[in-house]
Amino acid sequence: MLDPRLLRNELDSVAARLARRGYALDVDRVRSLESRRRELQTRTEELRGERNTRSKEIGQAKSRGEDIEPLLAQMGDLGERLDRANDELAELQASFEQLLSGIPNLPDDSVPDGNDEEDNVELHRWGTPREFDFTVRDHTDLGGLHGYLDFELATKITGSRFAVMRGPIARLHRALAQFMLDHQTLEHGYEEMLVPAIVNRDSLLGTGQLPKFGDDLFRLEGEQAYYLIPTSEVPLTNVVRDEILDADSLPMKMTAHTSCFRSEAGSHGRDTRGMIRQHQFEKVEMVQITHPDHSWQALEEMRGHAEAILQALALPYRVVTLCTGDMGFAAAKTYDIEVWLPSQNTWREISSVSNTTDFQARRMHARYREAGQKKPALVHTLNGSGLAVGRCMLALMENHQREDGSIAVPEALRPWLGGQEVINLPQQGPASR
RNA sequence: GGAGAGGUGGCUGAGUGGUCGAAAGCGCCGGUCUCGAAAACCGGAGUAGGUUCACGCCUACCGAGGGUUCGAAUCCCUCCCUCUCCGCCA
Repeated sequence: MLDPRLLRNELDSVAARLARRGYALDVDRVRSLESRRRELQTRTEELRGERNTRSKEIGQAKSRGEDIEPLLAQMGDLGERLDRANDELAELQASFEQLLSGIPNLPDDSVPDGNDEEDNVELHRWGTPREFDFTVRDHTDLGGLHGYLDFELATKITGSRFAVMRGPIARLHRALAQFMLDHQTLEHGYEEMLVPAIVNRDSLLGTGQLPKFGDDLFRLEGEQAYYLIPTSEVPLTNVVRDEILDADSLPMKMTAHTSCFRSEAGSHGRDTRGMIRQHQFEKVEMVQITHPDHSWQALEEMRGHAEAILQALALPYRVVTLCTGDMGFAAAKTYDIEVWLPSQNTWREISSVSNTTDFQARRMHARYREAGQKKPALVHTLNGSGLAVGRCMLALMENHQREDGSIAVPEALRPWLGGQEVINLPQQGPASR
């Protein structure tokens, strides 16, 4: 949510900045809603004040044993007028609230202009894509050929866009998740968290998935408005919802490994092969709650924390700065980290790191107080994948595959695999069923 | 799932439908005393919105949302959450 004061005092400049990301703000509507609200609110509060004063007088008269009938008669239709003004104001506020909650964050000045991913700007590359002297197999062939990565089985059990992993592949996946968690906690100072994978509506409103993007979510049936998390950014960031933190406790750095669930509405036919795009996938997420003065520095650090994983796994990648048109709703600036996929001969997103400045914090009422200061102020919130486990695993399989179909384990990962240097996928696997 | 008890300021905890934004204690901040500290004493202190050049004034908030009333922390309804006992369960 944007600062309503900004909308009031710098409406045209806000509209111009939103236009950079392709959002057309209805300036006239904002202006008229705002002026009507101000007028109505003043009137309503005056009426309420009058009612309170008179009611108090009635109480005092009564305690003196006087007749209150004349005072009651004087109230006249005050109550009705107040009710009417109140209803009107509530309606107006609801409209304003709805408008406000649908406005995306302002892009930072450093974000390049653009419409879509074509216009993203490459920041740097790390590593060199490997030259293969044999025919490269993609991860479905490597793992799936013998049933260690089984999409048909998942389709039977559930439906499309799910995967079953078996044996060495399941273990590799687990090892990667643990490696990432240990790396982010031990090397980069994040606190490990284990959080609910089901959240309520308020949490999703706080991080900005609702009210606009409900179609991307799985909602549970039942009386409660419960949803499966699309990312653990939601539970992690909402840790500080409705809190006033001590300035000393900042930055808060949290990480969690969870499953993530996305309906992928609107992406029918995209990435149907393999496990690039699934309804359920695992992710290690990093979230930072920072002092507003430090969030931009934290964004750069957090990008480094994501990159460190790929470097340790010897996976070539590039970092791009998302252009205004490609950024998420809550982000002021986002870096995507894209790993090299030999089978597709291209870069694919494996991490996304964003500074949402005070956008989520305002929605969540997440604040901090400087020691000795009276006024609490909004914190800044950042989130980033550190990393998407499934995509990381398939990148590892493809980049480190060997001619015989086995997979070389990068040295940094070996401790999580009992020292194993190579993953062999036995020919007599589950495929023989 | 059944039965019961509760949700009040940073915490504990009072609160006959009528100056209750709310007693008291603890904690916190400032001051007096002290070389300094502790103790003691005095004082201050919630969050948000509106309005004012400003002192200030006004409004809302006692789990959430409705209702009754001239007036609701207090009465009624719905929901959420916590605790105790029973049942079930990893």
